[in-house]
Amino acid sequence: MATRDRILEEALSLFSENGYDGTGVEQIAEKVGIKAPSLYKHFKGKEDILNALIDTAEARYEEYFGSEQHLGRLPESREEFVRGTMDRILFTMCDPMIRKIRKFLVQEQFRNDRLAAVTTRHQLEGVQKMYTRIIEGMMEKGLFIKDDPELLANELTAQVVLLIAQADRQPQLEREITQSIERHICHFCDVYMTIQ
Amino acid sequence: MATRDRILEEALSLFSENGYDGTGVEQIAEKVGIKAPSLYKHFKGKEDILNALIDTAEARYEEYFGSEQHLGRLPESREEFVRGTMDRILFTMCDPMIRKIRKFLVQEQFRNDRLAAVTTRHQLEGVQKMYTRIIEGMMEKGLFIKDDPELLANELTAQVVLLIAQADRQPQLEREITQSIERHICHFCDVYMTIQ
DNA sequence: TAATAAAGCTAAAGATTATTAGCTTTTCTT
DNA sequence: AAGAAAAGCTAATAATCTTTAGCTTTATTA
Repeated sequence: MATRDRILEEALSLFSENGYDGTGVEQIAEKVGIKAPSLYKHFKGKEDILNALIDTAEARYEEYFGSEQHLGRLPESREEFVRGTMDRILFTMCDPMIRKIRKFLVQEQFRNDRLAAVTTRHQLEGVQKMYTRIIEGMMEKGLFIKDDPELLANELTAQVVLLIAQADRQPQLEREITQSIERHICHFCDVYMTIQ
Repeated sequence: MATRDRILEEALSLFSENGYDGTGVEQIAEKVGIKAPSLYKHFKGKEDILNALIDTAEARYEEYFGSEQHLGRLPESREEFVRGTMDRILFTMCDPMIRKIRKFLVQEQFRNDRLAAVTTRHQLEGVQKMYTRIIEGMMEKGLFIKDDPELLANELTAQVVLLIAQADRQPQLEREITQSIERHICHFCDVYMTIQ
């Protein structure tokens, strides 16, 4: 892989574990397998690496939530909806890259306005818009009771986001957290889906 | 105020703004109005200040969620419930000390297991347990429909916690966020409260 | 009031940090 | 294959950061 990408990769790993200020350029270089001054052939400085990583986070966001395609077709039953939702959650929760971006953003969200905005987009807007569309579509098909799809999407996703964040900081509780998520989703369906 | 407490006060302010690694002992000392080496008359080192702050965070938690008294009496109507809940939220959102603890914890949650546990207690367990009891009591009075009070409490609080976190990083959006919270609470009441 | 303890100060050590300068090796292009 | 560009290295600078040593001032206590 190109060195520039390797640097970003290792920087993201280290930033997500120890934070930006807790990570030295020497550490990054060592993980990449080069010496610290060589980093400066690829980036102007440490902050330049940070900004490139924010670009990465934004690109990942666009890739994941920007297009409609990854939505797939709408679920046709409660079981399909629950399974699809759980699959997405487990993927998001476990995928190493996504996990690192999440931990990185949560720690650096106060550093500047851009990081704050990207964090909100990742943590709230993306998932919420996506589920607003899914629930809206399923309402039209009569699978959900008539209500404001945006409010319902928020009810569904808020708790999931919060529990995933907990799993990030207490991975030893992952099993119980996954169960909590499943319980929450089932309860959500009990309340808002029509009986079939 | 005793210097030791002043140090903790200013350290919390700085840590909540710039993070632990982003804050120098010299900065803390300057805010307190002493020179950096004088800090060491009160604390063994920088990490000792951090640990004392975690103690503070735990103490605040106990003070706020440990006793039953701050619950007050149970709301007797939907209006009372909404008003009480909004008051609590606005207080939590705006109180400077609580805000600082929240921002501090969110940034340092990955530093060690103790910080991770304290963050979960502040962010999840405290509010959830509190609202589980409130909703449980109101269910017995017939104000809420019969359901699992813990699940309902989680539905209610998760989104609030998430939106408060957003207000912490994007304070310029506070007005809209407050409105989102209110809309969420009203919807929650629409769905789960009995008609009176 | 005299003695003691606590809390402040200056100066400095010692470690770590990000970054630059200058040189060498590797890689690419023609 | 020759020349140029890219990417690596070593050595060093300059700033910063935490912490210690030793001294002075302030506050407490007997």
